[in-house]
Amino acid sequence: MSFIKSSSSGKPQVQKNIAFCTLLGGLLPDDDILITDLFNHFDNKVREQEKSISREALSNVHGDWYEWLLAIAAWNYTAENPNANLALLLPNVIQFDVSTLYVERLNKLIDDLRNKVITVSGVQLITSNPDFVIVNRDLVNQYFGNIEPITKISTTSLSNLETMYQRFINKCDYEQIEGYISVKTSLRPDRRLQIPHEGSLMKALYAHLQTREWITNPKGLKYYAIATRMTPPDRSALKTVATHSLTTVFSLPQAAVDNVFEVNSLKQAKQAFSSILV
Amino acid sequence: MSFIKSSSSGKPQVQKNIAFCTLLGGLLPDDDILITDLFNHFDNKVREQEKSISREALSNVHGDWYEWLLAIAAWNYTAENPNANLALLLPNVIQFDVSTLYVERLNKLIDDLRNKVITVSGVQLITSNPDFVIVNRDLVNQYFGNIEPITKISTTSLSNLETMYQRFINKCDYEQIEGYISVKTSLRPDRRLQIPHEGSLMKALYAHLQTREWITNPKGLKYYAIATRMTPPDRSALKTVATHSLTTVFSLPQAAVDNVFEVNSLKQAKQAFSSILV
DNA sequence: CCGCACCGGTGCT
DNA sequence: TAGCACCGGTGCG
Repeated sequence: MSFIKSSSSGKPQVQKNIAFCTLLGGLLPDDDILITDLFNHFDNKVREQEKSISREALSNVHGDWYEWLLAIAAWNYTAENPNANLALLLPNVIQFDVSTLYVERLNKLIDDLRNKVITVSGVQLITSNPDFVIVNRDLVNQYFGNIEPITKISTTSLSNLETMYQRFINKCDYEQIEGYISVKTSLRPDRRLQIPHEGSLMKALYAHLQTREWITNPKGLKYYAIATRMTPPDRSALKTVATHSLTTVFSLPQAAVDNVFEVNSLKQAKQAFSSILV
Repeated sequence: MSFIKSSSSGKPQVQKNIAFCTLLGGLLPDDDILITDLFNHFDNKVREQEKSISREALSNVHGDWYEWLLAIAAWNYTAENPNANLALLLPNVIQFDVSTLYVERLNKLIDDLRNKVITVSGVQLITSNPDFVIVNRDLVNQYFGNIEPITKISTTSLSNLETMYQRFINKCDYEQIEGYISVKTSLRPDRRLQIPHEGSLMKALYAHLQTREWITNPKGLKYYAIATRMTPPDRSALKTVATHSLTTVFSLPQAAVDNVFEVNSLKQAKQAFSSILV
């Protein structure tokens, strides 16, 4: 099946989801297959169909492909482990404001803060949406029946994964959003800093809720990063301090990113999720 | 003169500095020339010499070209305005630790903080180096004689600009580093967030020095961003809060980036620097 | 059509 | 050699 379509301007365009399902043949790759090898192979197939596809188009596509593979791996891990939390894909920040996952009481506190800082100082609270939110399993059990593993990969199953978060809008109490995950196929010294920014801001908001709700010993919001390759400098940079914790007298300095994982196969994905989803 | 050389692996490579000087003919472009147009034109010239040069290579090159144009514009602005501060190019974080610009007393306080957070929490204080540091004019006057405008652009003048910061190592007291500037030819919603991260971290360090030195009304560290194009969402995202200021009781929420400028010509550069360099 | 968030190939030290 | 910091062309809602 063809996964190249003509855009409105007539330029050939890769349809990510159709390409993904077609090239995988509807099945998950073997546990030990290197994801980087897999994507290289897929790139060749894409260019066999349409050689004018640019490297940047493939970059764009790899991002979603990697997120989808991990989304399926996470889902299946949760399906197989009754106590595991659930990691859900999130859309971009224009389409969805993550803080609306919280129950209205908390959501309103974040709104208050947003309004306060903009009025008082003309300042914003902006970051890109994290790739995944981790939702507590007890909450998941309230809103899903049995979680069935995904074995057939189709555009419908992808679309399900991508809209699943909607079931949790206004449903999460303070400790029911366990954390977030940022996912990148590759890192660069500049690009990787987007992750601590995101982690810092989400944790500062969490700290704000803590203060407003007079919570004394919160379990903490977790922030994770996953990439097909993690060098020591990558790990080090991601462990940068969440700056709000530097000036908060009550608490120890806290990392913007709690833990990082090199995931270049589904086997490594399982290992990572066994740590991330508890 | 040729500005393409063969790398060790035999691949043709653009020599940024030689290309820049050659293509400019050693002279600054007219005040109203659009920098994006200029670079487009230069790209064509580069590819006339060597058509295998990749788009990513040109991306890399544009970054330094833009920084150099602005470095010259900033230098000349300071040369022509006796009260203006000076903006100096900085090398990357491996080559130079920005905090060593501070006098040893302050530098040591930052070192202490670094050691404390790593020992106590295993956490780092990492960001990429800002593109420019802004040094107070009084200090500049101590270490330079008359500042002469740059009119001839050569590899030597570029190299001078790039090493000028060395004169200020261990020379800056608390209020003599006025701020930093981050410079990008173009932004993306993900890439632009590197800037608030950098701004946040530098401001948190400044706040730490303030606390340790018992300074009551500091004038504040400024962080600026410059790009050839700034959309409203860009401006908004860059005005994100420096997270440490959210949880500091004493102070108002503070933006990670104080002001942003669209600079796509030397004329606009002058306007920007007339605001940035006071 | 714009905004989001994607990332891989660089010149240089 | 590896690490830094560069950015422009995307698929999609």
